[in-house]
Amino acid sequence: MTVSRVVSGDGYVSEETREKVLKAVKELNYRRNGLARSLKRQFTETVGLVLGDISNPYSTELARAVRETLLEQGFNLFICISESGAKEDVIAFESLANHSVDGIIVATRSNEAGDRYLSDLVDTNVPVVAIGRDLTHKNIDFVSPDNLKGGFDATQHLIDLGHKRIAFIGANLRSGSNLKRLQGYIDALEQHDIPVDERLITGRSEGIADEVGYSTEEIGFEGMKRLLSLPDPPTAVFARNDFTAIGAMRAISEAGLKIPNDIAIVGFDDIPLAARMSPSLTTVRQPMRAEGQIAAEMLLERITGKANISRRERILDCELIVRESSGHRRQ
Amino acid sequence: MTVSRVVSGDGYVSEETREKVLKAVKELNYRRNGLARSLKRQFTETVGLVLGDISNPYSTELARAVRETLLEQGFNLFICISESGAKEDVIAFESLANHSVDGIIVATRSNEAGDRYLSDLVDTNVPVVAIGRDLTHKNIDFVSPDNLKGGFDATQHLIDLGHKRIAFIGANLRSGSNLKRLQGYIDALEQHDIPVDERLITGRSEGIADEVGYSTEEIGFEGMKRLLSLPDPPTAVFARNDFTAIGAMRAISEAGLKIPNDIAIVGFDDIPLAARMSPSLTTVRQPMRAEGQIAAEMLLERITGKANISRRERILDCELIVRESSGHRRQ
DNA sequence: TTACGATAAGTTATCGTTAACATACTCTCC
DNA sequence: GGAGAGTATGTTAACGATAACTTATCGTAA
Repeated sequence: MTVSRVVSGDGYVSEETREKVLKAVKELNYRRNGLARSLKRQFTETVGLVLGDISNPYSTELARAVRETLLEQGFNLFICISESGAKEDVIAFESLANHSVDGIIVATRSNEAGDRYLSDLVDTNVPVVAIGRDLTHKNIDFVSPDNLKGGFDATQHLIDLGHKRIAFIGANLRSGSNLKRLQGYIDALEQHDIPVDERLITGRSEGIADEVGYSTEEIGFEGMKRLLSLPDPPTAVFARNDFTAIGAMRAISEAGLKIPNDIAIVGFDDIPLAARMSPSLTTVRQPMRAEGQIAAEMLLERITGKANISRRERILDCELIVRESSGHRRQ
Repeated sequence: MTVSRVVSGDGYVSEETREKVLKAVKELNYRRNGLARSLKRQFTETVGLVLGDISNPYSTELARAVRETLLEQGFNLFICISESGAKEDVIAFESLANHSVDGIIVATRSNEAGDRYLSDLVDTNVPVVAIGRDLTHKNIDFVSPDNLKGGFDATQHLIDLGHKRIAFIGANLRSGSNLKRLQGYIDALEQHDIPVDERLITGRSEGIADEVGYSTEEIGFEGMKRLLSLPDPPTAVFARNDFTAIGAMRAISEAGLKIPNDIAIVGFDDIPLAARMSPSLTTVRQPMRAEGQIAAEMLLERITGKANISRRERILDCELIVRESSGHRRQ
C-alpha cells in the first residue's frame, strides 16, 4: 500500500520511506501493472479510434484532431485499423473493449455485424461516437460533414458552368455518406429540371474488390471508362471522393481527352493531392479537423458525463473549392 | 468457472448447461472483462506501434504491413501517435505498457528520454523492435532501409548526369537515418573527387518548429530559398525525403526556374505523390511494406519466443526510381 | 489536560478472471 | 466388478493493484 502511495504520488508518505521505496523500485525494476490498476479503478483514461482507410489523408487528419483534443484532457488514444468490412470492424471493437477503453470513436463504414456489436457495447455502457457512419442508436452520437449539401453544391457548380450531362462516379448504395452525396447530386439536377439519367450514375464495377475502402481510385478509373464508352458521354463528372476523381482523371487523359475542356470534374474531400493535380482538382472540402475535434469532445462528455445523454447529431458545413478541373463557363 | 468455460469455449461443458449460460449471458448483457482475463493470463495478444508522422504515407504503409502480419498470427494492433518528440514518445510507450501489450514496434525518431524509457521497458521483458530508430540496445531488434546506400545512389545519379554543384536539403544532425543519407551523399561526392561545400548542405532553418516531423515540406522550401540566394547556386539537389523535395520544387518554381533544366532534384521515400508531381519526382524508394512485415515478424518471434534472442539488424535495399525531375545528362 | 487534526503506515476486501486441483458421475473393457 | 478414461462441474488461490478503513504518533489549540 505504501508503495502504491509512492508510485501514484498521493496520500501521506514520509520523505524517508518514499526514498526507500523509489530505491527499491529502481533496483527491482518494478513497474506498476496497469491492468490490475485499471481493473480495480474501473477506467483506463484511454479512448479507441477505429479507422477504415488509414492511407487516406482524411482519416489521418481526423486522427490527429481527435488525439489533440483527447490529450488536452489527459486521455490516450489507441488507433485500430479496420480495412475491409464487418469482420475486421468486430475484431477492432472487440480488442478495444477487451482493453476496457473508456470510449470508442468509429469512423468506418456501416455494416450489419459491426453495428450490432457496437450496439451491444453501448448497452454495456461503453460510450460511442460515430463519424460519418450511418448508425442510428439512441446513445450513439453522430458527427458528419453535410454530404447532402456538399453533393448539391458540387453539382450546382457544374450546372452553373453550363453542363447538362453530368455523371456521378462511385455510387455505392451501402455507404450512407455516399448515398447522401448522390442524393445531393440528384436534388441539384432536379432543381434545374435536368433529367436524371441512370446510365450516368456508375457504381462499383463487378470486378473490383467490394469491401476494400482504399481502392477507390480504381473505381474512378473503371467508372470513367464506362462513361466514356457511352454513345452520349457526359461533359462533366462529380466523383464521390478525390481518389475516385483522380482515377477518373487518369481515364480521361488516357482516352486523349482534356480536362476541363472536354470533361469537367469535381471531387470530394480536398485531400492535399487535390491541389497538386494537374489540372488542380475542384472539390468539396470536408472539415476533417472539426469533425475529429467535435467527436472527441462529445465522447469526453459522455465519459466524464453526468447521466445518460441521448443521441446528438452534428452535421458540419463543407466548402466548395473551385480549381482548374471544373473549368470556365460553357456556351 | 463454468461460465468461463462456456465463454472461452474450452473444457467440458454439457450442451444443456452451455445453453443456459449463453441465455444468461444474453439476458444480463454480460461481457467478459478483458483486463481481469489478461491480468490472470499474463498476455494480451496485442502489439503496439508508435508512429511519428501519421500523415506520411510512409508511416501508413508501414502500419498496414505490420498489421497484416500480426493479424495472421491472431494478434491485434494498437497504433499510438507521437508527433513531437520525447514527451509524446514517453506518453505513448507508457500507455502501451500500461495496457500490457505483448510487444512494441517503434518508428519514431530517437530521443533521449524516449530511448531511456524503452530501455527500461525492455529490461522488464517487454519485446521491442525499432524501425529506422537509431537505438542500440542488446535486446532491441532493428529494421531500417539502407539510407547510406540510398543517399549514395541518389547523389551518384546526379553526378552521372553531369552535375558538380549538388546540394543536400534537410540535414538534421539528430536524426540517425537522415545522417546516413547525408553520409551517402558525402561519400558519393568524395568518390568522384567533388569537393564537399558546406554551404550546399542546409539544415533546419531556425524559424521552423524543431520537433515536428511533418512540416518537412516547409524545411525544403526554406532550404531551397537559401540555396538559391547563394552567389553560386547548385545545379542539382538531393532532398532528405519527398516532402522536403516537394517544398524545394515549390521554391524553385516560385523563383521562376525550371526543373530539371535549371535545377535537377531527387527525393527519398517514393510516396504516392512523387509520381504525380509535375515534373514527376526522381526518388529513392523505401521498401515500406517489407520493413513493416519484417519488424512484425521479429517482434512475434520475440513474443512467442524461446529464450532471449539477442539484437538482430536488418538493413533493406532501396531502389532509385528515375523520373523527370532529375532530367537528362548535361554537357 | 484533553481533544482534534494532520501525518504515517498497515490491514482487509475487492476488481473479474482462470490455472490447477478436487470431486463426482458415466461408460467401456478386460 | 474394478480399473481407467472421458465427461461435467465445483473450489481455491492467485494475477497486482487500490479504496476504505484502522491504528498510531505527533503537534497544537482550547
